[in-house]
Amino acid sequence: MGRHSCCLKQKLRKGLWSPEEDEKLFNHITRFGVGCWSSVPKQAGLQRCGKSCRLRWINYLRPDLKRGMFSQQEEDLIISLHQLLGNRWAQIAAQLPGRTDNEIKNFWNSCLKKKLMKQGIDPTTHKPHTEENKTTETITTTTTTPMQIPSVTSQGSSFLISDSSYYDNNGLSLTEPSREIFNTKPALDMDPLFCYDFQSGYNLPLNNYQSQSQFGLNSNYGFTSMPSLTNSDHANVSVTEFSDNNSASKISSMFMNDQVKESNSSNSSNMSTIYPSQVTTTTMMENNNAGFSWDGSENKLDPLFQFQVNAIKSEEFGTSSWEEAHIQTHNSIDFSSYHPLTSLSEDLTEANFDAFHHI
DNA sequence: AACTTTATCAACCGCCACGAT
DNA sequence: TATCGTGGCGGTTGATAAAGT
Repeated sequence: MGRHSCCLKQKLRKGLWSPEEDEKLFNHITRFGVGCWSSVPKQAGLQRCGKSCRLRWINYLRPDLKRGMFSQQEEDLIISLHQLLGNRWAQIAAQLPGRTDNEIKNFWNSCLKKKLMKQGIDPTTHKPHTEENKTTETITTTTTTPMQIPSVTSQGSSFLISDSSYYDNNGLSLTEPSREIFNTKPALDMDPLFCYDFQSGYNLPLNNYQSQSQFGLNSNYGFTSMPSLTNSDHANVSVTEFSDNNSASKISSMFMNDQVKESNSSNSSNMSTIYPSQVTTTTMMENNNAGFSWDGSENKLDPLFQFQVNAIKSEEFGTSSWEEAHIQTHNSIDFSSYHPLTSLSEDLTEANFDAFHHI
């Protein structure tokens, strides 16, 4: 019990990852995808256990990770979700595109918890921390504090579409074909607790909207859960690199394979689409900048990636369906190969919605 | 400037669930 | 059915940076 067999092997490195290790892992995953984590270290030439590789990929190397501070909106969402779900960080993270459970957990423990306590709210119960509450738990409080969320009411498997600009009476998309797929998913596949906010790009707790009587009034709320992407029907996504003047200078070319370099060097335009073994990389940077950067001063990798989802490609190509978008972008990196990464798949689906929002 | 305390966060640990055998 | 290997999750630790004295 306890330690995995892979961790019992000798000579396995522990602790912080070096840039070289990151490079090896990143290259391996982008080329071959994720199959069996336990075999990754050997194949990638790493002295790490598979579990460690998985964690490093999920929490740090994954191209779709969002960086930087949590926004106020994210903060509020985490608090709401925590009230609903408790310490189920993975589930909470699934509602915040680009954020990892570890990141959210750290943020909660180091920041939000204290913030709530300062406001007199018990971070566990999310109820005001008053003497009254300590003595009489039976009182059903409707007291609202800035962070207070009304209690959850069960909604079963309701499937709510309220964005009238996109859906007809049958709840089918009028203007955006990709959304039809979401609508035609059985309601049982949907997460009844959340609805998707097209404005923010987040899945938000349903009770928030109910309590605020926003359904039907605000056209930003579309639905709710994503099509569950299985191994075989994951959205293909491309990786778009971008940079500003500052970050470009920090970019290392260490993750650039020969194909990328060759392709990039032959294309002097600002936007070029290149096709390494499995990756479609659209670069907006100068020629030898690819992958992500290693910021030596901060000892941190700074992924300069952003997913360019097929929905966008579909728009570019003038295709009319999700499936066509898949076909037309078959050269792009297929993250379906990362099938163990359920959170990633969820992130991707949300990234798709985010893309819809920006179209 | 030196030392201590506090905050942050990457990574590890231990456990559980699940599928394969 | 039992065992094993693996992925996944939440709790915790430890290194480092930042702030305070």
